This record gives sequence, structure tokens and C-alpha cells, in this order.
Amino acid sequence: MSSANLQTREKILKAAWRLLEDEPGTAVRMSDIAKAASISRQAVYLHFPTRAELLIATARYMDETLKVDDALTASRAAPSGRARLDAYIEAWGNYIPKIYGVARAFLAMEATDEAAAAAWADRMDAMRHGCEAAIRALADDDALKPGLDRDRATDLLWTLLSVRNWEHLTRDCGWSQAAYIEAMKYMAESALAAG
Amino acid sequence: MSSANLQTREKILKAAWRLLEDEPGTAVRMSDIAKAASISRQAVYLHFPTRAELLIATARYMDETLKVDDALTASRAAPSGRARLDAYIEAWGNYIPKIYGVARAFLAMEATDEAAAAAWADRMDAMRHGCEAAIRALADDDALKPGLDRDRATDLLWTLLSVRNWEHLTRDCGWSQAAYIEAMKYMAESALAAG
DNA sequence: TCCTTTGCTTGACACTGTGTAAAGTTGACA
DNA sequence: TGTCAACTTTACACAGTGTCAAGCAAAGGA
Repeated sequence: MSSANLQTREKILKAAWRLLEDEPGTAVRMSDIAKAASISRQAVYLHFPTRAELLIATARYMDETLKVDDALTASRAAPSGRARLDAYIEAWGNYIPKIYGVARAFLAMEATDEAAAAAWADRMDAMRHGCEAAIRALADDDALKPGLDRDRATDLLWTLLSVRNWEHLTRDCGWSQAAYIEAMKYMAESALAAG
Repeated sequence: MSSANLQTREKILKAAWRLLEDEPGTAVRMSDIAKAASISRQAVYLHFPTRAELLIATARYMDETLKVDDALTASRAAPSGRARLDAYIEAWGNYIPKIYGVARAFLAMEATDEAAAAAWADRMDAMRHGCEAAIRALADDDALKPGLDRDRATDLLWTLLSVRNWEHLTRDCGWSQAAYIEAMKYMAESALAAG
């Protein structure tokens, strides 16, 4: 990173977070972030070498602040495979809107920036592990749809719960967050759970 | 448009199509297209005012050439609601890979370019009408899952069949085209069709 | 008190890709 | 011979990222 002042660093991260979350989809430039942090544009580069690195650091900062892991691992306590699937969908599905602004920035950069693409792929990979665990719990309960391969089921759940799908349903289709969660539970259960 | 030579216009469209389809995801610049069409960069602007307009024209040109409508409307001939849903998924699902390169270019531009976003939204809207018709056929057959609203069902099918989901499953997860089609039919049927 | 270091500011500039502008070339056609 | 349409060539404005270098102000140690 850098030996530069940690307070300034955090000021930048907070500014980036705020701007990105403010109205997702709007282009947020380095100069916008600098202005929001009451700092010169060049000073941002003293803390983060590139826009992609700043984004990645922002995502990490959000993770620490929001304590994602707690919410997601809580779903492990569910008594049955089915309950666990539901809990996971609820935890992840309710996490998406909190990170949507930053996620959107990643998705926009993904096409052009190697580092951003890799960082996003990493995060989505971690999310896939959650899906995998939920499917495993279902299978261990003999509640996975017969004839459905675990890997296939994991990929399907992973796809279903993508940020893009959340965006499409809540933004383009105008669904409420509650309707989204309910629908995802319904889809996952009817397609992946037995009987 | 322009009064410029129609042969040159078509040469540009073919070049754009080829480049975009060649290795989707790679940035294709106006100068690349010009070079591929053996023409100066400026000449491209004599035919298309902006990159977005060129993309839109390319999409239209593909529609004409590929005769999309024929494939999609063929699904209307299906005897039952269920068969129609399957036929629609198969027709659309097999159409995606043909347009993927251009679709990807639209999706990349969507974030920054108004015109491109509107054009893509238009196309996706047309696709939604196909989903709507399939759901209606299912409902007319009394084969729509009880308690499931038609609009909701349409939105779900629409989301399920997004280009992004196709991309995710076939590119990121490495599924074959056949596996994709099968899975989409399976998901749609288990979530949307009765019994 | 002086000196050094740290963290920032200011200003300039290279680079990429889009789009505009203008002058020059070429071939067809009357 | 002259005109026009389609194209080429060259130049430039503009936005946004990232680099570079000089300067400045405050803190802390000798």
C-alpha cells in the first residue's frame, strides 16, 4: 500500500463508498472521489496506485465494516438442508443491496480492467462456496432433487443469485426486496429441492 | 443515416460483426472496424455518426441476416403450453450464442452510453414479449403453477433467460450449450409449470 | 533554532479512444 | 471540361487515467 496517513486513506475509502452507493450506475471518477474526500486528485494516487486498487480496497473496507461473514456463516446453524438453503438465500440476498453500488462499479470495470475482473471473480468464487455448502447440506439431508448433480445444482444456485439477476428483478422489473427474496427461495426450492 | 455508398456501409457492418463475434469481450475500436473493412477511420463516420449507432445498425443487420423472428415465432406452433415454453427456450437459447459478441458489446456500452442502453433495452423488451406469450400459453393450458402471477412468472422467465445467465453458465461455469438449454427448460418447468 | 521528513498541493503532461473539421484526391458521369 | 459523391489524410478538441516534478507546511529531533 503506502506509508501515507491512515486517516486520509480511510477518508478516501469512505468517500468512494458513499459516492458509489449514492446513485449506483453513475460514473464515479477519481476526481469525484478526491473532491468528496476534500483532497487533491493526486493525493488519492499517493494511497492507491490505480482506480481498480481503490475499488478493491473499498470492497475490503466494506467487508470489515459490514461484517459479511457473520451474516453468511449464521446460515450454517440452520437445522435442515432446506432451512439452510433459505437462510443462505436470505443472507446473501439481503447483502446485495448493501454492496450494490460498489458491485456495479466492479461489473462496469470488469470488461476493461484485468485487476478489477480478477478481484470480482475472487469475491464471486467465495460466494460460490456458500452455494456449494448449501447444496451439500441439502444433499446430506437427502433433500436434493434426485438426478441432480451437486456441481450442476451449485452452478444453478450461483447463477440464480447473481448480482445481475438481483439488479434485473429489483431495478428493471421493479420488484421489492422482499419479493425478490421470496422468489429466489421459491425458484431454488422448486428447482433444487426434492419433492 | 447517410447517402454514402451502400456497399461500403455493408462492408463496415460485416467487419463490425466479424470482429465482435470473433472473440467476444475484447475491445473493438472504431479504428479496428475501419481497418477490418479496409477503409479509413473517418469513412466509418460518414456512414455512422457514433459507435453506438454503428452497433445498433450491426444488430439490425444481424436480425435481417439471421432471420430471428422466424425461429422465435416457430415456437408459437407448439401444441401445448408446456411444449411452447420448451420451444421458446430452445429457440432463444440457441439464438444467444449467435449474437453473443454484439450483445456483449452492448452490455459493455450500456453503462456509459444512453443510446446503446436504450437500444439494448428495446431488444430485451421484445424478448420479454416472447416470455410473456409463453407464460400466457401455459396459463391458457391451466399449466401455470397455481398461485403464480403471470407478470411475476414472465419476469422470472425473462431473468432466467438473460444473456448474462447464458454467459455465466457457458463461459464461467463451462457448461455446454446443450446442458444450458436442458437446464433452462428444467428450471423453467419446475418453477413455473404446474405439477 | 535549524533541519529533515512526511503528507499533501499545484500544475503540467503523456496516453487512449471518440468525435469534429477541413482540405485534398479520385473516378464516374454529363 | 467540369461537377459531384465518396473517400483519404491530417489535425485537433475533449474526457479520464496515470505520471512527474516542484513546492509548501507542520511535526519532531539534534
